[in-house]
Amino acid sequence: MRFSQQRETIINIIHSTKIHPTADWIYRKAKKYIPNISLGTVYRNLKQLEQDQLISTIFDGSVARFDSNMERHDHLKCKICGSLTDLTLDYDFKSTVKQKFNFIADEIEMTIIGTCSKHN
Amino acid sequence: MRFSQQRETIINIIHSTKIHPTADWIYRKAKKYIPNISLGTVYRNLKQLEQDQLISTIFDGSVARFDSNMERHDHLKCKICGSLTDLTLDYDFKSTVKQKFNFIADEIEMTIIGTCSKHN
DNA sequence: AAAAATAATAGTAATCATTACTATTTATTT
DNA sequence: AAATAAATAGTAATGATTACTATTATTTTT
Repeated sequence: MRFSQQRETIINIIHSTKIHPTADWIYRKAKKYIPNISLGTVYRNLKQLEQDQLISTIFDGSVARFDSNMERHDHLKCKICGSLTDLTLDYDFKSTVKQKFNFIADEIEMTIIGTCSKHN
Repeated sequence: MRFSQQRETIINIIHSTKIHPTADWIYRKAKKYIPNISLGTVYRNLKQLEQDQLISTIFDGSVARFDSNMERHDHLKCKICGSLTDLTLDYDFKSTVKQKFNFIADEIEMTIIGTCSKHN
């Protein structure tokens, strides 16, 4: 993977926020630095960064959001404001599903949906 | 909600399978009974059934799948064959997130990703 | 049982997120 | 400095889903 100003900018943008931005949000931010950057470039780089395990993709309903936090963690999703917040819960279901279903678990995605502290 | 043969057929199809079908899969099945049924009709009814809490929607990556199992449950997703299997794990994180984050949890979505028993 | 009211449909067009394509540009190697 | 090939911009294409509208079917009223 060769250096490019576009990719560098995209990486910086993702690392600068905790909001788990969409491709379009990243694109609009990136345009402030590189006005003629293309949305395709954003998507292509996001896919590449995910393949190289530098970011991960969260599917929030039908749109993809991108996360620079590569530690194992879960999410709180607020129904009111749509915010997605990181948290880390303690559990281990990998051994359970191996025993009960002979299923070899690689990762566990957990999203807790409800109302965040801002609205109560 | 008034009766319609189309909706009745869609409900029967969803209840007849455990594969968590997509809208398109339901549409192709439904055409065997109602050859000129429209894909829009399938989507409109699926949305309506979800609103009435008769089915639920699972977002599998970027495509929606539909589930007639309305009991609280989790999913095992196989990376090899793409299968999505129901299971029910025992946990309670609602009280934890209320205490730690003042977050009022309504539901928890958990998908365990890995390799199912067919491939090992 | 016929007429009136309106929910639901088929068929098609539009939308939105994402991916594919291609000629050109840019980073790296020779 | 020239050669090589990865990356880009801009645009077209795709696939899932939603919106629109004239017509059809179900339910209610008479």
